Amino acid sequence: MARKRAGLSPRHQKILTFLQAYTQEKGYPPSIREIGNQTQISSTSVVNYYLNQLEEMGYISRGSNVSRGINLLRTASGNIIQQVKHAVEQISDLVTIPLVGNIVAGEPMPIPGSDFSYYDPDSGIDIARSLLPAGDKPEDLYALKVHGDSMIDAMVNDGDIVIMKKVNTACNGEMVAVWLNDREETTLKYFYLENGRVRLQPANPSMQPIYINDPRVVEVQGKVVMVIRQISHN
Amino acid sequence: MARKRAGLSPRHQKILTFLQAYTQEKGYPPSIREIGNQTQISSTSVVNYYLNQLEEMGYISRGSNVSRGINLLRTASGNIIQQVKHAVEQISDLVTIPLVGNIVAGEPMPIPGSDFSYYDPDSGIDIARSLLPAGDKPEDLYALKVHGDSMIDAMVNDGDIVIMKKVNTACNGEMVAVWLNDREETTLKYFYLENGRVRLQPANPSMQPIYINDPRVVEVQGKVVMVIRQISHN
DNA sequence: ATGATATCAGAACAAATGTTCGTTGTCAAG
DNA sequence: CTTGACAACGAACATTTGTTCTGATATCAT
Repeated sequence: MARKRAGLSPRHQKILTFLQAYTQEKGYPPSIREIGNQTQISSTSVVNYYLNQLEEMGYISRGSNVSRGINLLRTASGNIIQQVKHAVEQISDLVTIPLVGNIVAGEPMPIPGSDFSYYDPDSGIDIARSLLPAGDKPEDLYALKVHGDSMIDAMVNDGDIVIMKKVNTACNGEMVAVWLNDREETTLKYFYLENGRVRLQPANPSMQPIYINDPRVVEVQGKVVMVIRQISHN
Repeated sequence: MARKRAGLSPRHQKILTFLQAYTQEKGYPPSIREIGNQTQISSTSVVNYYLNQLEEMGYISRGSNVSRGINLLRTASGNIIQQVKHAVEQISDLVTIPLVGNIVAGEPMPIPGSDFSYYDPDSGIDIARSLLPAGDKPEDLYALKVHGDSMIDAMVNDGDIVIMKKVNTACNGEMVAVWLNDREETTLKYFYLENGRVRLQPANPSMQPIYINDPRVVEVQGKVVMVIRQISHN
């Protein structure tokens, strides 16, 4: 019972490969006889035979009584959609940012290591590069989900997603995530270093800033690049 | 000497547009007769006539005596980038949402008409479909930029971008943009209809809700689907 | 008005092309 | 051994489809 394997026979693969190459080069699909010539199949009916199988297997779709009516859906090497999508992420402006954890006021926030290329693909945030700051490398970005209402003075709500950039130091005017040693909490504030002391300014202009005289107490965890709020509607 | 213009006649454009749409959908090019049917050209010779012209102009290439042997090289709009971008939006999960204007507390907000398919491509927001609510059609979405600090009680800051959905009525718990007749201002609030009166709840839990006894005074302009805050860093 | 060029229609034709049918060979299962 | 499914071949057939030809209409410069 070696027959009728689930996989593709050499002829199936040959046909798919030729189909891809021909369509790529010419811009339109080959005819049955052209397929036969290139795959050493002498009879058009045999080519038709295999094409019907490939259609049943979902590799192609065909138009009835249509010349060259073959639409290549997947390639022999797997799913072409996956390939294209990956290429799209490389070429176009789609970036996947790993969602590495939660940010809670009362706990230190997670910071991914230098090699967090391996992450759960399910917990990624897809963002168009056009929305990101021009200079930022996507590799330095990660996402956190905000838990709790403690960051409302930073105009950040429970459930919001903040896109962070890994940095060690902050520049004036940047929004940073800082760990305040004395209060033992994580907070999001605009950072200003003025006359040797640090001013942490809430995003909400009606709130008062925090002044910290010793800059060493301020541990900059990362820079906030973007805040995304998805409003769920049931 | 108005003849023989360099540009494309309406029929040229029609053919190219159909060529693109058909190939996109079916995966293989149309036949001459299919082109004729869709472009109101009754004679195959006329279609052939125009196809030859398009080939000379470099828009397509053709195979001799080849059924459906048309290879679309460029589209009517100029270059192939448009094609690729459209394909990317189809294949991947990238959606372009038009940025139609600003939302200011003191002024009525702009709402695009039912046919705002034509918009400035430069002012579009690219968003991964995975970030949008599953059921929403991208055609019903538009984006507004927030001007001023007047929506801080909705946790929305100056410069934020809100993604709106065109709706006429709101359901309880949804965040909506409403025009308050008595105050003459636009605001973003969570909407609740309770016992015949409307409760508009700020997103900031420390703020008090607004109660409106006559629901007719509340004009729902749209539903807020997402809020995006890009923090600029210099 | 007139001629040249462009555009269009319809038909006929030939080539390309998909479909179907009968037949044969192979091989595992009964 | 027989049977049946699978794979393959070749031929005939029907349809699709590109090509060509004749003629008509339209537009515009002269």
